[in-house]
Amino acid sequence: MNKSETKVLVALERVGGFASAQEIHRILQRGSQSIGLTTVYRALQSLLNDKIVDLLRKDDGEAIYRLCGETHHHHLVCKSCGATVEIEGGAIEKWAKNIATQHGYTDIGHMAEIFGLCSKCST
Amino acid sequence: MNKSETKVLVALERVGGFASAQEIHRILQRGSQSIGLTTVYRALQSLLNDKIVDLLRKDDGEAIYRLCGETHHHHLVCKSCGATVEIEGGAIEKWAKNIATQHGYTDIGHMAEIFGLCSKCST
DNA sequence: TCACAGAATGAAAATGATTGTCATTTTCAG
DNA sequence: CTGAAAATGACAATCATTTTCATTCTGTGA
Ligand SMILES: [Zn+2]
Ligand SMILES: [Zn+2]
Ligand SMILES: [Zn+2]
Ligand SMILES: [Zn+2]
Repeated sequence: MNKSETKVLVALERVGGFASAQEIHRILQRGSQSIGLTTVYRALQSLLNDKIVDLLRKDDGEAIYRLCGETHHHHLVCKSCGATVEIEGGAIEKWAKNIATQHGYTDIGHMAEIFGLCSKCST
Repeated sequence: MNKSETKVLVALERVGGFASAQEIHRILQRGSQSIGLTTVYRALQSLLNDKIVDLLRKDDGEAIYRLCGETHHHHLVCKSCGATVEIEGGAIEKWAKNIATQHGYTDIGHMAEIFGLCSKCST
């Protein structure tokens, strides 16, 4: 765990959720923790190897990272106004794990979101 | 459904699984169905909108597409080789509906995917 | 303390998928 | 047939990510 990796971790902590490499870089530039973009990528690569961060992909394919072990949750989002509710996913966690092990898959992750119209927007 | 979209669909049928835009383009170039790369991307975009194809992401972020079955389902995907299993989502459908109505949301949809390492890749 | 090998760093260039532009061609309703 | 609108594709632009490579740091043995 070298100095750059620590800086990236601190940035991710501050963010508290997902962030792309570029966002992390921007954040660090702003403060006094300046660090090169290349190094951000290298640090993330290394943190991934050590399973200290998670990687997901946005819809457009950009990679986003977050600290592992942050509380995992899902979203219920209004299609019209964007109002969002955070969901504890107990049931779905089990579902994912069951299905995956049933098919011999390991190192399992999942994504789930629910869309709809909130009460305000559905009048 | 215009001519290019049809060509792309035919190519996807021949492939029988996932293919990237570039692969589809290469395949069509080979045969007598030549078509521009830009047009392949446009056709895929359009087919996505109409939910005629599915989009997934390889590990490196590249988009891959395939024909979508007509029934609603979810995917269990290998992060490494892309091997995919289609999942009947009974449990998750109920979960989504419950959560959403609990919060007063209507007109509900959802997304869910499970990813992991398939048995071959998890050595 | 000094010298030096190897690791770490980052600026700049390279890569590669995807998207934007725009002039040209095709389609088709009137 | 004719003009408007849609479709097409060559090419340029964008943007995340990776490579390169010269430079700077760091620790270790003399
Ligand atoms: Zn709403
Ligand atoms: Zn979950
Ligand atoms: Zn696999
Ligand atoms: Zn479902």
